[in-house]
Amino acid sequence: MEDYLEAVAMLRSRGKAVRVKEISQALGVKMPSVTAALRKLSEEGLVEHERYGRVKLTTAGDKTARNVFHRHEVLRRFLTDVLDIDPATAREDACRMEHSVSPATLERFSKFLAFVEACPEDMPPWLGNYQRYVQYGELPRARPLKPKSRRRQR
Amino acid sequence: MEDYLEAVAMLRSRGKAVRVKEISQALGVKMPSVTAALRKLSEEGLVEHERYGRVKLTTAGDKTARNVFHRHEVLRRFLTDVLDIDPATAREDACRMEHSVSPATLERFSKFLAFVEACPEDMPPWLGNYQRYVQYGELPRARPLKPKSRRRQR
DNA sequence: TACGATTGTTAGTCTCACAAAACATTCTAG
DNA sequence: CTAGAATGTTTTGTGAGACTAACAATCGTA
Repeated sequence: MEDYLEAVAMLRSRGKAVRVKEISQALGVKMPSVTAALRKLSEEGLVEHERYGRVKLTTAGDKTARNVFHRHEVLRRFLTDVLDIDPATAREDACRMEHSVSPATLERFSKFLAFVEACPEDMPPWLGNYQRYVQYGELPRARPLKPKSRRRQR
Repeated sequence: MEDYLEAVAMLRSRGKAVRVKEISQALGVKMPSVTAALRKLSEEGLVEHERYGRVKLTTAGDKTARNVFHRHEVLRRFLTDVLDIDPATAREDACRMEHSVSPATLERFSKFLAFVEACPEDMPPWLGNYQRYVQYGELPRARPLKPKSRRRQR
């Protein structure tokens, strides 16, 4: 259901007319599924939708949609900016993950992102090292002689 | 379904007798759900289960279970070791996320984890900075004067 | 303005995952 | 060895979410 809300908000923000067909294409489902979803969301007071008409978010619906969108964006940006995942995959994964990540964990993803992006220069050096590792497989400054020491969490 | 497989593997590895009731408790579902799941997994050739009897993984089932467990562990350790999330939350979230993360993305989580754990000493300094940020809200070496410069992804 | 194309809705069905209740089997303690 | 107790299964029902086919409304254009 949240995906439907998010799609409505997304289409509206793009200036597209928010029609059943647009939503169905955006989400890759058939139109009857959209109609059913809109009826449910309408009963919950999150959207307004009159038969054969346009779709509008209520105030409450807009708030929920913003929340979902925020979750999506935090995850998507974490995947692209930190893990260096290609944009298409990141969007798809974020779309699924946004429903399985608890608020507490989302908060940490968000914090990590803020931490990375607060870094003084273009990119924290260690993140560059990570991305080199992904590309070339070289673990930076590894010490092959000293057997790996187990870390301890605070 | 994968959760059921994983639960079977987990119970077995703990030496517990793998019974319907154990599985149901491990997953927080009722026994009929377990019976139904076992019937389906049995049809797929992943478990062996005779009525009123014990549950065993087939070779194929064991392989799948290992795979699921691996996904779970990568995510769980990422959440605890990198994002510094408490173990209980991390386990729950990993359990849900393991079904929404694509193989490509899991690979990156895994790489990031390996990168962190390959670090020479106990913990990479920047990770300590992040965790301090989570705890005390201090962004290290931020430069408030210079407006944030956008990073560019390779 | 009226017909065909597009868009939208309804009705009916499917799958999946779960649960409650009733029934069946196995275990265990007298 | 037998009566509960514990465990397991079947039946039946729910709800979410999707689909197809058939029907309805609206739009665009000749």
